[in-house]
Amino acid sequence: MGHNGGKGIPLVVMRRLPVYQRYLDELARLDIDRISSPELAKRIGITASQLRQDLSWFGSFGLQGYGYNVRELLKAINSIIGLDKENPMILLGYGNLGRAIAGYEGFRRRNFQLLAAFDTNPAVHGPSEYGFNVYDTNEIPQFLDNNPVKIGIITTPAETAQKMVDLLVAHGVEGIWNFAPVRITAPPGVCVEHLHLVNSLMTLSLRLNQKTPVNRQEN
Amino acid sequence: MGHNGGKGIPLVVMRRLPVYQRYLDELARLDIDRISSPELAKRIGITASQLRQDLSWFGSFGLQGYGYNVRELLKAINSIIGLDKENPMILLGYGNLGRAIAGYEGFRRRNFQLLAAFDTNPAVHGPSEYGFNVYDTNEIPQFLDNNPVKIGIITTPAETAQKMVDLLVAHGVEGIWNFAPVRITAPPGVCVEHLHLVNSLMTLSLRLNQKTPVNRQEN
DNA sequence: TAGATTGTTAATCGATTAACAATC
DNA sequence: TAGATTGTTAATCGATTAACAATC
Repeated sequence: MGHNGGKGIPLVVMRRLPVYQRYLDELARLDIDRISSPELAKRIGITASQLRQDLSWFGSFGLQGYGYNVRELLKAINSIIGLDKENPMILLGYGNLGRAIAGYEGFRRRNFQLLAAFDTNPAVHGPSEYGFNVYDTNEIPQFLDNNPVKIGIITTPAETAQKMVDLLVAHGVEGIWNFAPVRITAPPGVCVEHLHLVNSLMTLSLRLNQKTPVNRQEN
Repeated sequence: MGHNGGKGIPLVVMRRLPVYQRYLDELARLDIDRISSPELAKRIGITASQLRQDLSWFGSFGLQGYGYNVRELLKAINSIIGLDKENPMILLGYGNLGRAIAGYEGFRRRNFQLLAAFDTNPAVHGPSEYGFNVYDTNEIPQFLDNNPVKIGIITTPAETAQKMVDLLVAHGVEGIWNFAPVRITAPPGVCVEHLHLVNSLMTLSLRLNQKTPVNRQEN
């Protein structure tokens, strides 16, 4: 069974993989061919042990006495994360946050593709500046039935978030990226990733207040 | 010394406090007076032990045989986080993400106050729709010297992020909330809280890809 | 008082680090 | 081959959970 008793890959490990992806992507763009675990770990700010331990959850990607081929390891990690295939998404709520996400370069480059956005406000309906259309919320079911959406992004007000989740799940979406600062529930089999801006800001404030300073290297 | 050997409050604990704040705030607004640790923990999705253990890092807030007074505990946590005093902030980079942050209700309500935004683009200069002014980037030093800014929010492109951080730090800002997907460095004594959207989205994708589903209760 | 629930100490569990045999 | 560095096993460290005496 390996590692732990079949309990699956720890969430802490899964949260570090994207960090590795970003650094390797950077190295690849700098045309660096080769890197050892101590070198890469040092750049990231973790130990080499941790890096190798983390990778070992997914397989063997290095060569003794050599290290890792940057492009090969990046390719492997991309495949683990799922960046090697298209990840079609829709955006629920097309306010400022929705627009910020829509315009963010780093998603497109990693194969996350925004197919459409939905909003109740007719003023924002129609073609967006980012190449997709903004529809009325009541068109969500039909859209989902006709398009292979993997991820739904909730940038609606808190009040509507749960309703949106239910709708997405009812039409087969298994990944929810939730920005609404509210507890949402989803049936087993559906992944919900919360990103609450206010939690992050409060943590910063708390750290400031406790004077526990220095930029802790989390990612 | 208590707890651990003076190494300070663990970051995992500090990241849970904002979650407690949000739930208590909700209870307070529902006019619920009293709650026990098992009840509150259940709502949040953690164990009562963890909740009590976490709180004990900061003091004693309950009453044996009774539980916690919601308003008192909220007040205590607010004070620990620093929400009991004004937290003036400025925004560096006034694009979509900057606007999303500026318009977010949950900050203002928690005593985070946006004093101004700065951007290199003259088209966005002038009064914003949210009651603060948007200035040119070259006015940052003067502004910082004349205003008690605690937190600088980096929503600039990755290329300019480090320059902005250096500027903020040079003028006494000790809290940095960084949205630019780039490693930034700051001297000891400065807190940097990273929030990289793309990390979060990649984690969701990885979880989907590994079919490690169910909405893990992180907050 | 009896029942309930805290704050804290002790036990368990999991994650990180260290060490090293395997091997390129 | 000798030197380097992996993948993995074992040791340490820290965080979570359980248990319970203190006490409202």
